[in-house]
Amino acid sequence: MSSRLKDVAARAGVSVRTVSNVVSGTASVAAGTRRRVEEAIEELGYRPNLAARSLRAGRTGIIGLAIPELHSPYFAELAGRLVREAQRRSWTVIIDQTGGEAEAERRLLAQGGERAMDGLIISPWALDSAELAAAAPGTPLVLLGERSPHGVADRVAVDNVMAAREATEFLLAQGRRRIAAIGLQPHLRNGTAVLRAEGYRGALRQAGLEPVVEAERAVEALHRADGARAMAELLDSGSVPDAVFAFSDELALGALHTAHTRGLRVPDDMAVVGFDDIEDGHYSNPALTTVSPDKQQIAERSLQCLADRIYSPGTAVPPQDLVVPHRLVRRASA
Amino acid sequence: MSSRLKDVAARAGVSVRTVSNVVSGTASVAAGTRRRVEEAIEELGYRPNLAARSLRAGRTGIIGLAIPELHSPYFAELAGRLVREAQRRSWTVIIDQTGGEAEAERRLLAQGGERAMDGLIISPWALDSAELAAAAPGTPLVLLGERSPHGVADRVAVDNVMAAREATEFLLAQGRRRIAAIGLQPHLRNGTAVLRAEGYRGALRQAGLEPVVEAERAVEALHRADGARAMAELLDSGSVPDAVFAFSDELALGALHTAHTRGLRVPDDMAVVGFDDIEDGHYSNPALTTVSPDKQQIAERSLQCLADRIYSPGTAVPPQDLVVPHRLVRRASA
DNA sequence: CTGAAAGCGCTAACAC
DNA sequence: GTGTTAGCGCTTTCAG
Repeated sequence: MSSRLKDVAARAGVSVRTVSNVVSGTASVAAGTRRRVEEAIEELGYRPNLAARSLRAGRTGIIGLAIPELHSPYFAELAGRLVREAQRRSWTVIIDQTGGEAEAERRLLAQGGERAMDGLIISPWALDSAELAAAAPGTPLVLLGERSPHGVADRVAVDNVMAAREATEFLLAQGRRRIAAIGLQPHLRNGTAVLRAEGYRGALRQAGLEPVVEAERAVEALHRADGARAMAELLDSGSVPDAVFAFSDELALGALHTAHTRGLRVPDDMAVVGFDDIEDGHYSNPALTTVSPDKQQIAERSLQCLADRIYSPGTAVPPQDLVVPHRLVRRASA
Repeated sequence: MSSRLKDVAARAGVSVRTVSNVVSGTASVAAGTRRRVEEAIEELGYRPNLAARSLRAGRTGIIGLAIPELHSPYFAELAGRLVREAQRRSWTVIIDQTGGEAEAERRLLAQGGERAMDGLIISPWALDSAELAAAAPGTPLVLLGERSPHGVADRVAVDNVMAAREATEFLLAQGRRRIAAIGLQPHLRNGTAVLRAEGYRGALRQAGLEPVVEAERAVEALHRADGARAMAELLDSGSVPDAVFAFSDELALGALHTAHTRGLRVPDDMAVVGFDDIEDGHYSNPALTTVSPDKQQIAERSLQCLADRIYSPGTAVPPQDLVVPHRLVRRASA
């Protein structure tokens, strides 16, 4: 069997208290004692038992992150930043890919309820707010990008309506008039697409243009293939737009591909604006103009929300609705 | 604060023992008592504390799975099966994407050492066997696909030499004589590519052909793009092969793409065989002939190895080297 | 600076 | 079929 604190103490000829101090570095220990303890730890190959520590502390030091898919560049980049920030706070992150499925989202919440995790960050696609809130009472929860009613959980997101409006206004300012939108997702609970469509339409109306249904293309998922398909539909529809606002960079890159294949010149014949500012967009041909959410702030503030609730469970702060900044990054595609 | 077993017991007017029995279903409980307890659980919103249960049981019920990348179809399919099999055994799986990096592989092993996980399944790309064995003594470890010296850990893999030999022999039997290989990875510790190259060369020699260096293409990673690039190099090299054995299906699909683009007809001008039998290969154009490792068996036997060591830690069975079956799936590409 | 001991929430051996 | 209780390995309060 493996060695415990008590074994190390016996070997070093000190009490468990002292060994614990050496391991955790909490209190100060005399140099000689410390050395003896460290030797004993080395010789016995002692490793602290995390389960015991969790039980004692009432915390596991683990937080759960539920995102639809890790292979999507936006979520991969965001997850990367969240993991790095979590490490700074000495938290371990368990990443759960939900595939946008309700069952997977529920599973993570259930584990949260069993205190397997100190907090959850979830990008909900399938579950509605009511179910989210009911599933893990007592476990700090941060929602990413979902339009949730107040009172459910902390929420961190950009102002999707405003961001979409700015992207569309940018295209209008360049004299574009037939601006299509790619990325509606009527089949999902996720309200992000709804908000971006709202901003897009608002900008058009303000410019005296009436949104037309044919210019708004729904997609199954937010991948390149969906964007490529949507663009093909637009081009085949007869009324070719002079600009496209895609609700994600992946969609935009797919659309760019189709435009290129069909012989359209971007941005001369058609301008393209995306959303997310993923790494690929820097290197695409042409480089992609896009709405850039401040991912670092999303990561930092999400963890700050969790930390506030984990370390001060008594303080009943009402759920916050944090809006992180975004900016329009102008590159060659528009 | 949340409720404990004791609170439920007080509310239902029974002892903690009885509540524990109801929750775990271990012993039989009188119907009336059970109902009262269940009501109390419901009213108090009781959820068992996993940390306490783990401490008591000496197990966490969590196993770690470290794979290089989840977005690679082969690993995604394998991970899917492993997760499903683990669920059947009431284990939770923590998936760690290592990106093939040593640091990430070490991190998971360290957590294993702290008993955060009952066992580890790792597909090692960066760490060598010595480091793997030293990092988490006492934690059951299963290695996937690595050529490890005996005595280190259980290993589960197909017979890579034999499988590669059969694939090459299949091409030879069709009269192909200029057979190229795509997928050498001299920069990685991972020995899989070495073994497949060995089988490939063995088959050639047995047919009286001497392997030529120019026909063996090294790749950075095992993705479609690498396969496409390698095929382009082959075609540009002057000596165009009449068959290609790719060490992964993704490489093969990339190669297929390049061949198609360059106007070569597959399988008429060139036959292509892959390795892995991923879903995409069923639907590629032409459908891909490939070596199909029995993924279900890899999953089942890996977990069986873990189970044996987790539930019978006393029995010091020497590390096993399990060879799972494979078969050549003949489709249109060869 | 160090020792003794309580207790985190749960399970199961030992009573009855 | 149910109650009582020791103890999993750790941290930390209380003494010294």
